[in-house]
Amino acid sequence: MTNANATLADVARLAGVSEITVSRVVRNLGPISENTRQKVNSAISKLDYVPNRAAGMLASAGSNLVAVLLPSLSNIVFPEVMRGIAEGLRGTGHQPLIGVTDYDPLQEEALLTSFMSWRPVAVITTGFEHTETTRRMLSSGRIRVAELMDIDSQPIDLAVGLSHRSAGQVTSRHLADLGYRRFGYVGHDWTADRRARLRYDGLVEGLAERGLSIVAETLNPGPSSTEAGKAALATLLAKGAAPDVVVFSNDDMAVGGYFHCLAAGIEVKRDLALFGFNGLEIGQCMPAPLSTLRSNRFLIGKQAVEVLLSTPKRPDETQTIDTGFEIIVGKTA
Amino acid sequence: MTNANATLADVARLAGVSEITVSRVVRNLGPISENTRQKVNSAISKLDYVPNRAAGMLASAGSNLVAVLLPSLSNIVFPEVMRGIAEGLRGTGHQPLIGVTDYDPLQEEALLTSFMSWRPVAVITTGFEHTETTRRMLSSGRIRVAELMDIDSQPIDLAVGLSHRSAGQVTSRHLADLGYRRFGYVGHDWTADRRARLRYDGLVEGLAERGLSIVAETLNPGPSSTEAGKAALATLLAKGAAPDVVVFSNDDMAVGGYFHCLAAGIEVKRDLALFGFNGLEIGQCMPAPLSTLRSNRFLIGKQAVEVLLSTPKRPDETQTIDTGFEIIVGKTA
DNA sequence: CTGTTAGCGCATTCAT
DNA sequence: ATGAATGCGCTAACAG
Repeated sequence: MTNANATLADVARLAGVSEITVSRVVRNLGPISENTRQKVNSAISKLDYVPNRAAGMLASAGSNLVAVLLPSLSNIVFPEVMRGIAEGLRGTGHQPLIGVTDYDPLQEEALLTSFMSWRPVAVITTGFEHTETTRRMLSSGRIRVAELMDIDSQPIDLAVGLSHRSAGQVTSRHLADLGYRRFGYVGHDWTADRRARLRYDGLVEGLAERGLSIVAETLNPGPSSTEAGKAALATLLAKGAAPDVVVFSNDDMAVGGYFHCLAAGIEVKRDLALFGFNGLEIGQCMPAPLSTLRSNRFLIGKQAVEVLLSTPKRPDETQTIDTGFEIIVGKTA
Repeated sequence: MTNANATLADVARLAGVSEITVSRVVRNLGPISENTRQKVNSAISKLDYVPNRAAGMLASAGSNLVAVLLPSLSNIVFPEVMRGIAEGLRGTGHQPLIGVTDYDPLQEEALLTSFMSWRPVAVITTGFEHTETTRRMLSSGRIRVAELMDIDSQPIDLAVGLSHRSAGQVTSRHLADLGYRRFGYVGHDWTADRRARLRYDGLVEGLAERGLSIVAETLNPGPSSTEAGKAALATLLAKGAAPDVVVFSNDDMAVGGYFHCLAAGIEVKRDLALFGFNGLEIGQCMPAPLSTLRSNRFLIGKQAVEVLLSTPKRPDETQTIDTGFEIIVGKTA
């Protein structure tokens, strides 16, 4: 209360001890007599002392910061990854420095530049698409780097996620096994979301194995959303290709597709089957639970942090962790 | 490339100038000859120099950090507020330090304690419910503080949001005007989400004005979710009070309620009307767009930042900004 | 337009 | 179990 910006020295003076002793009490380090500890603690609360991390960091040449670069917060998938990261960080004394790139590598570079000046112990980002500068910043140091969501390329240091190409393949095999033959595809902007593109590629490959192919597709410009999925399915069906199943770029889009079917009087599965990606809660609440693939977003974030913090210095070998996916059978396909 | 941790001194040496000159070039401060600027910049890129913000902050006694405390990231409402905050911060050179409290005042206190050691220029948090310690930390300094979402109490410094009590009142008047008489209520855990409680109180008050009251209610323990809304509506209807309209604690819950109606063969609006709160995208995509109240989440975040940064020192008077709400008529009530 | 001098608040030696 | 001296990397306040 007395002083909004008391320093170690102030506390030391009031407690009648040296600064370093206060520092030790604060950090719970080394042997301190019960007596001094009490004097110090009482001085601390009397002065409302709050340590200055900037000074601490400068003196010890080490931060407790983890830089986190997320493409978006609007897509619920990333908050879930973030929850996993927060869970991994809990109790370690580390703090996340969060930035949102809007799927833009230049934004990512700008944020990273700014974050690097805080000397984070690790950087967590998304995917493998970075600017040259970003790549240099990430590669040059011995700082640990995790690239999340995707494991279809070679990481700088650590990749944690799932194979989206393989997810696409599994989707087509699963649906082909169920007897579907006329595949439609409804997606969103690929240039921003490269993983959606990988799933599409896998889907096409899986179909080719069975001698099948996509009979009609609609790509909605802009990001994925329920509205986009609804509109795009309407557009697709208007083309007249009469698919018996439509694969969506993700669950948000698929839920929109489901709404279109409800509104248009299309009986889902009998008239038209729907398949998504992610396994979001909302899809599983629908009167007909969405058939989809579950990605383990929380786990991706959590695992990444655990690996990063368990080995503070970057190993010579890169590492890839596959968090996998599972088919959710549902009732829409 | 050469050195992952070059300092100002290294750059100065290589460029053949003094440290302060480098510092000025980096910060774009004061008049610098084109010649020196070039020498310095070339040295910087040769060394891959990255400024050390901790040192800068210590020397200048000022950070560019804004502490942001959000209750949750799972509820899409808060990422939207965060987008508003990010938008307000854009181009100002400020960075958010984001923490998630899980609606827990003790978590909030712990995060704030930790954040305060970074000497943020402002703190943005949610609601008026804080621990004594939190309140002391927030009040004592001359640091600016915004409390978001709610304006039904007296803020420490600045409140930005809407009156949830009034939102509840408007809801009951609107529905009463539409002719509804038997009101049901489906909600989620109030102890965590005090604003949902305020809306409920307002709802009851608005009903009382017309001599009406709630005929049946179900509170689902735990946070709001589509699943919770679905389950709770089923429970409510099983009670047999036969409401003609059900007000939900928010849109997530209401969408769940809508799904229950679809699955149970209840024709929405004719058999049972539904009303939400927030105006989320998903609700407006449904075959029958959800009748609800729109809150302006993005604006809340953006406005808060703008006011906070426009007046760096806390004014003597507290200030409250009402971002309002509007009725979305929809087709479910 | 550029440089010199002095810290910012703390933690790491090495003593005692 | 405690303390003294020193410097982390940078910037403010003055010079020139």
